[in-house]
Amino acid sequence: MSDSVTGRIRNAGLRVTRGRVAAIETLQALGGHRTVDEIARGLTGRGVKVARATVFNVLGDLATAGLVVIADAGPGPTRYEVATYDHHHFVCTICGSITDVPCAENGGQCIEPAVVDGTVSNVQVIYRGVCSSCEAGDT
Amino acid sequence: MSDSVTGRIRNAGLRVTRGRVAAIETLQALGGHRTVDEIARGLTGRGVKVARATVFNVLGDLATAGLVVIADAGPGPTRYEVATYDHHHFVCTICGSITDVPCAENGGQCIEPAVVDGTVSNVQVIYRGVCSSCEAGDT
DNA sequence: TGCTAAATTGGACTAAGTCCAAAGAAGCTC
DNA sequence: GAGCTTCTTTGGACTTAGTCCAATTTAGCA
Ligand SMILES: [Mn+2]
Ligand SMILES: [Mn+2]
Ligand SMILES: [Zn+2]
Ligand SMILES: [Zn+2]
Repeated sequence: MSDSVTGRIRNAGLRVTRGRVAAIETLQALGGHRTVDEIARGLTGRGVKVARATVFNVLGDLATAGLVVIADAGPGPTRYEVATYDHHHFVCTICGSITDVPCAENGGQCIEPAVVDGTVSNVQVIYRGVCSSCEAGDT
Repeated sequence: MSDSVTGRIRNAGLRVTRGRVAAIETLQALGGHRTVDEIARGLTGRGVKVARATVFNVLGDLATAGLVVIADAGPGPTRYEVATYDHHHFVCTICGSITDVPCAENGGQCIEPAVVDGTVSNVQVIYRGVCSSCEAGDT
């Protein structure tokens, strides 16, 4: 039940490999919502050599295990972030920035349960608009 | 103020071209949430010859004009649908099916306004889970 | 240490989408 | 309708995102 990166990977039932440890550490260090290629570059920067296909594999595995999360923001490459608290995203349609939006702002649910023909296990919300920086006219 | 496809395109301030008219008609006829390549095949099937790059252009333009809508469902190619009433989507994580979820089920807002650093102009919700057909064990 | 299942490798491959300069068409105005 | 301007289409090359696979390496266990 370790809380270290190694421990979290093992707890998730995954083998501890160089790539998995380094991917989480790199994603953590980079912060934010990152593409596979950004993470791959981050790994290279840290002197960790892993094949591109492996970075795809590793992030897919970590996502399945719930250690990282796909921060979907519409078109473009898939973006990952380290799993933390439950939140949604605000995407600026001008500069493309992605910022976190806490899910239950005032202690309640941010969204009503929907009536669907099946069972919902996860709800993802994307707020789109113009970020304050772009509103301020920042080029 | 015509309600025909031609009229709607013109009303939107766009030039009426063969490709634009045919794209809307094809998307309408196909129904559901379609990729550019599905629409391109639909066009070919109707005997309308348009370059693939044009199908991308046309759908982008129609989306900007609000005549079609991007039905985002996570990874994979962008999917379009003809603009109708406001709704969200339920995506089956097993079979990949996408079904509509009415936005304001009981007359209210389905989602609370979020506190973001900027101005939200659009909110998109993706419900993920298992559709009833997959729950029933359909292969 | 040795074994076995799981993971990585790298290179080829596919899919999704962009870009561009040249050619064509839509919507004016007269 | 002719002429003009601007927008749109074209098709082929190109880029980006991601998958696939057979050979090799490694993690975890006994
Ligand atoms: Mn986030
Ligand atoms: Mn829909
Ligand atoms: Zn912005
Ligand atoms: Zn299903």
